[in-house]
Amino acid sequence: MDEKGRRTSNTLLTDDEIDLRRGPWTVDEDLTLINYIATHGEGRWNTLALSAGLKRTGKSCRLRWLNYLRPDVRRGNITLEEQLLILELHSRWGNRWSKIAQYLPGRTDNEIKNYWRTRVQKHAKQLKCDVNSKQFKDAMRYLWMPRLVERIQAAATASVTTNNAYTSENNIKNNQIEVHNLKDKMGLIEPSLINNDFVGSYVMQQSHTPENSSTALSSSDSFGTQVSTKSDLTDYYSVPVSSNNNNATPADYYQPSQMSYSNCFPQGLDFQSLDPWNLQNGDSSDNFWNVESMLFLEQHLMNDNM
DNA sequence: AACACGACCAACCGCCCAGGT
DNA sequence: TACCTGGGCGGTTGGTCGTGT
Repeated sequence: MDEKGRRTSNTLLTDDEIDLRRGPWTVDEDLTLINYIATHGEGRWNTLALSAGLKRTGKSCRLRWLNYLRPDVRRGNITLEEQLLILELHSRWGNRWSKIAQYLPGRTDNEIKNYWRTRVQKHAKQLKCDVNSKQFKDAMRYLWMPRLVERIQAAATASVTTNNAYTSENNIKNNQIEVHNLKDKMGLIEPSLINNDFVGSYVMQQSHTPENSSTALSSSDSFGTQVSTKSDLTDYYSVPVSSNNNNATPADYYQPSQMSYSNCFPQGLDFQSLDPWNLQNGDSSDNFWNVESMLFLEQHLMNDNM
């Protein structure tokens, strides 16, 4: 049954005849719906709408309840961990928003869908490649997702820094703990879905603490909407990736501009054009590459080509 | 201050499927 | 078995708000 009519016992009524309301819900409507469901429970939405005296379609009531009024709906920014989960699960299931939402407690399919469309697809558009293309998926999997893990770890490290209660050694330990915590969170997913490539590939040496990185503590868009400057990044990459400078190796002094990974991508992908942090707007705040992620990327893609 | 633009998100739309009759 | 209905899903739209000019 569509929105144009509602069939009762044996009469087809139009929207006009039953004066259906549309658009934003009022507080009174919300309270009516909440109270009715508290008393009678969910389900039979069309009947519910009529019985509750709401001049809404059953669909509208269901949507309002599931996406907004339900007590366990979680609101606020999508966290870094949630972003990582969304990217991973979408790479496996595609636009199965409700299925993805099952693994993000309190998040609705609508919210995840909105996140994907506003954040992820935006970047695909900026990169002038299709969001479903292999190139874009590779960029997500081998560039963005590892970076998200780094930021999750960095955020945890920063919180420790705030408490002024760590040493370099403890820092490394804390990062390891965070990785394990992340694995635990991934444990929400059936084990077969999280293979070694997923979490294992992100378990990189993350003992550094980019002190000038405001992104580490943010839970908002991790792809390039946050404010930073190129000079920040230059400074960032001019120091060893490892915070333990005594043990720094030449490989720790990674200089993004000196490396070309265009050959690593199959199908002649122009890597520069795919670099989400090399956009025309100059927003490169998400340029969090490190040596091991690059090596992993290279190795993985070479394996793909074998 | 006013306008334009983009980001975000709640809500709607239309299709599909499962279950009941 | 065909039809009807409710419910679920992914896609789309439009309003609101923040930001830049």
